[in-house]
Amino acid sequence: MVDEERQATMEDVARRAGVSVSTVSRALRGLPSVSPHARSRVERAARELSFAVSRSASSLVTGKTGRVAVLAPGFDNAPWFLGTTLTGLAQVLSEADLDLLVYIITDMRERTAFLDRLPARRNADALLVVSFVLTPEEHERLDELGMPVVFVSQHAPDRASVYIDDAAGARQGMRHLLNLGHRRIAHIQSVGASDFVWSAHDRLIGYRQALEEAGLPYDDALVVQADYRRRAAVREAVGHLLSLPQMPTAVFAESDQIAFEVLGILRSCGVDVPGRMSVLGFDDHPLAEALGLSTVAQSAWRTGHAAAELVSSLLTDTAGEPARHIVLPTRLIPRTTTAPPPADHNPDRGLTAHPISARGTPDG
Amino acid sequence: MVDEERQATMEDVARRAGVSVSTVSRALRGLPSVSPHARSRVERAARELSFAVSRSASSLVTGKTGRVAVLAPGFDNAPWFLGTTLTGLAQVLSEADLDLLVYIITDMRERTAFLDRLPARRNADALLVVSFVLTPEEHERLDELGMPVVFVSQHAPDRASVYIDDAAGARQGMRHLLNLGHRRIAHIQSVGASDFVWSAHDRLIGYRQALEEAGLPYDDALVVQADYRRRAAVREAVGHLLSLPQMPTAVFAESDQIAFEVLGILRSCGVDVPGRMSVLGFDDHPLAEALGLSTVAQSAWRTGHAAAELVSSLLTDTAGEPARHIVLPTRLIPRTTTAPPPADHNPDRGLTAHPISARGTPDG
DNA sequence: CTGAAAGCGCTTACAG
DNA sequence: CTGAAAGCGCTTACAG
Repeated sequence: MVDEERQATMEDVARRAGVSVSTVSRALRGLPSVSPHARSRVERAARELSFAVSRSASSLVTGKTGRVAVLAPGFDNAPWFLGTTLTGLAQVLSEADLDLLVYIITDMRERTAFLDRLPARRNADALLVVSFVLTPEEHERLDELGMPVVFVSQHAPDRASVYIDDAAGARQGMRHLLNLGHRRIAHIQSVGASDFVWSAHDRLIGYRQALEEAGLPYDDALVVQADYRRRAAVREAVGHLLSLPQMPTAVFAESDQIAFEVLGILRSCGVDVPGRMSVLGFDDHPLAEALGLSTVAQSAWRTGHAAAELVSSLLTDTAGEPARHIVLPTRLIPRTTTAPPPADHNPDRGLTAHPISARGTPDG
Repeated sequence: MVDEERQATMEDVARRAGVSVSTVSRALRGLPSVSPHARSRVERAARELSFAVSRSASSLVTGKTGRVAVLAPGFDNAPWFLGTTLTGLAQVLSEADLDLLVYIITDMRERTAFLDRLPARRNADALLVVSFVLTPEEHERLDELGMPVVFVSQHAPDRASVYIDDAAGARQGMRHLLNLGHRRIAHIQSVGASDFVWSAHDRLIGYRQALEEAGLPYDDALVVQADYRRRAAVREAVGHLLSLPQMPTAVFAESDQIAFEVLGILRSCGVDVPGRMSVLGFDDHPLAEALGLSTVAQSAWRTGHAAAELVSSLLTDTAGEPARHIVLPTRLIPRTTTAPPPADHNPDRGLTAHPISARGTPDG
């Protein structure tokens, strides 16, 4: 690289603007103690040299890196969720002039390396942990980090976190199905992924609460588990439901991902959705709209957005409460995979009307 | 923050290990010129203090930041693609001990800010541009960056890039449909998104090439465009195809995203897939498997992986050819949305057999 | 194999 | 409002 191509430093800008580096530094950071004349000269020189300040140099003296680190699992999590959350984060962080450093952990080696060396420690001002299940020891390790840590899309007691109320969301979804007249509602949970375990847990709680509210018994046979990454497992779970003495009339899937699998399986064996079986998901996957999946929506973008605002507030007023919790709302989005149960499958209601005429649902 | 909680510096490690900072620096970087005794003392001290080197300080002297920046569009691109590509990138970069700095651009303000200030310039050693359409001026601007730039999931002439051969992939897909016996094959392109424009262009080229190979005429009426984010637009596009004097028997969608929309629309109006209409996608979206969508697969993960390897090789042997191109393969994945055309819709073949019996497809 | 010293490019008291 | 100087935490010749 020739000398003229060397990246401009503050000294270059200072020389060009005819001022000292101190003045350049002050002008570029917008400090008030700079004369308008000096400021405009500096700004012009900086532009002409396409000067960009070296965060390395400034962070060395300020102790602030101007960077926020994100720790996320690689494949456990749905990739769209990661992509969308990062987008939400980036928008807020760029306004706060913070850079985004991403650590995506896909295997055990990387995981121990990260927690051993804590590379974020010296290279970021805060850490966001996005849907990453930590052991208690790992949690403690992060507590020692000496910088703000925010848990995103997961609930961490006594630590700052941003998440949705999974139980409330599940209740919402269940009420929709109950209001349509369903009485035998199955629930499919995903297992195997190390993330989203709180979600699985809390969504099941919501499922049970809604049944209780409605005065319906909890039936173990209606709750099945499957590793959503193994198609055969989901197929078996659905098979279990389809071979019950009394088949459910609706399936509430723990996630859209599973709901899509269920949809595919039901279609392949000719079970009409929603005529014979309603299917409800959770998440509002980017494809849910296109495929008409009724679902309980959460917004990954808003989650990222809120997390970024939390972290940047934690970074500015260091006096703020460090363990703030932000609970984001969920919304039910009815589409075309949920409808009233078929009349002949609804014995305890004794409905004789055609399902269509039962669409006017009572309020929750 | 109390003094004991202050993050350990090399000087702390040196004191604890009873050596000089120079020796700590050398030991930690694995330089050979360190006695085994000193090395082990340093390593222990570093571990005990959970010391992490400050890249800010080291980069100031080496001129290397140890960071690779990624520039990506926020919403234009499919979020799963971003998430998966980043995961592929991260795995390779972490092995090369490079951190990942992510700039996600969602609006014009951020875009001009990025290209004006080029914040990556001083804060990363290389830039990866992921499916981001740049104007010629913006391209030139990046050329001035003075650091390696790699274009990912897009073709940039005379610049290092990693991408798939979209035209070849489209030919693959088309041959599958042709081999099944289809003669009237529609193509739906997406418009509106600023990314993937090369893809759209090249996939159309592949579509035409395959028709030519098969000796079939190109029919303008069979090629429609739609903004995949506007459901109504896709519906109209499908409506156009369904109201043609001679309806196509297959739709080759430019992306799985569109294919899913088409599937939903066809289902909603009772057009049996694949009985009446075959649908083929492109990308192998994470949900394609679950939903049985036949598609031409590309691997976002491998793209990220290859891009990271390219960039890290560019960073180590600076003498390497700077404009290397890596073309990744695509694979046809036949699933359940493609089948032979219905006999009555295939006049030029004069097939009388029932579609089912025609499933034994001729080899390509 | 090891250490003392210079210096990377900034910011920040300090003096004016 | 401005500048000279010190110093942030490292790495790298240089000398031993």
